[in-house]
Amino acid sequence: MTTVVDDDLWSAIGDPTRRKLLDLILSDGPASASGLSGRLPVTRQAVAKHLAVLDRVGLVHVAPAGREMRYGVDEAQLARAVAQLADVGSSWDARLRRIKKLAEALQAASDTSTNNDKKE
Amino acid sequence: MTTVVDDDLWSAIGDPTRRKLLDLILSDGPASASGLSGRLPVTRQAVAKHLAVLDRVGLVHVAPAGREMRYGVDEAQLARAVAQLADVGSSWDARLRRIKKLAEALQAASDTSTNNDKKE
DNA sequence: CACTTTCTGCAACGTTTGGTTGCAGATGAC
DNA sequence: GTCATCTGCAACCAAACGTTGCAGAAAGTG
Repeated sequence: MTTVVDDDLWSAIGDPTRRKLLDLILSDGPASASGLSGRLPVTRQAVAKHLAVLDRVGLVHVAPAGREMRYGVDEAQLARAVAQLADVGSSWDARLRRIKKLAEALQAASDTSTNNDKKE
Repeated sequence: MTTVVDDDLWSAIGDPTRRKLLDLILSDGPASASGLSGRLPVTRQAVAKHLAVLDRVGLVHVAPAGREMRYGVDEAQLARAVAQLADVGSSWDARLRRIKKLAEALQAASDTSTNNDKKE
């Protein structure tokens, strides 16, 4: 268990601009760097660099279309990223639950063993 | 729905060192910067900076204990972070599922209309 | 064909962030 | 009192995110 997280993949989706980029491509289909930059508060070059990062970790793939470079999401890789999010989330969630349970147990123990100071 | 993600919170847990830090504190309880740096491949100062970041977004809280500064996780805030992970994950997951379903539908349509070229 | 538009890629530069080393101060242990 | 250790601050380096500027290539239009 505790599937080891891929730090490269994680930090790729850790950047807010890259997350928005993935959102845009996911909702409207493959697009070019210029087209995407028009819908984000960053320049075309910044978008191009982010797409290069996403491409390096396999989250998007690029295909030439006329004079454009059209980027689309790699569904399998994004699915892996989603799995990692769920994995870390559930791991922390489990620990939080365990801590809470332990705290309740301690509380109960102190209540039963010494029913003295605390009124009620 | 589509709870807006808190970029500060997200980027706080986006760093691999900070994630390990949270893991360590979660599993072994509150600890000092010096103690934590002994279990990570970074210096005490780097750990201190990361703890400051985590403290700024409320993921940990600090309490003086003797001459130490002891850091513990804020369970409510970590729970919120986990919820955001789950939120983004399920959003992407839903879109991937929709895309896949659409692709299958198109495939089926082309199969029924022209049952010719592809041999099974 | 020539001209303009609009894509792209590359280079230089500035700022923030993650990391280091070095040093001074404060506090617990002996 | 002395020593060990934990803390905080400052300087410095490298990588990442963002910008501007410029040159080249491909599509559209006269």
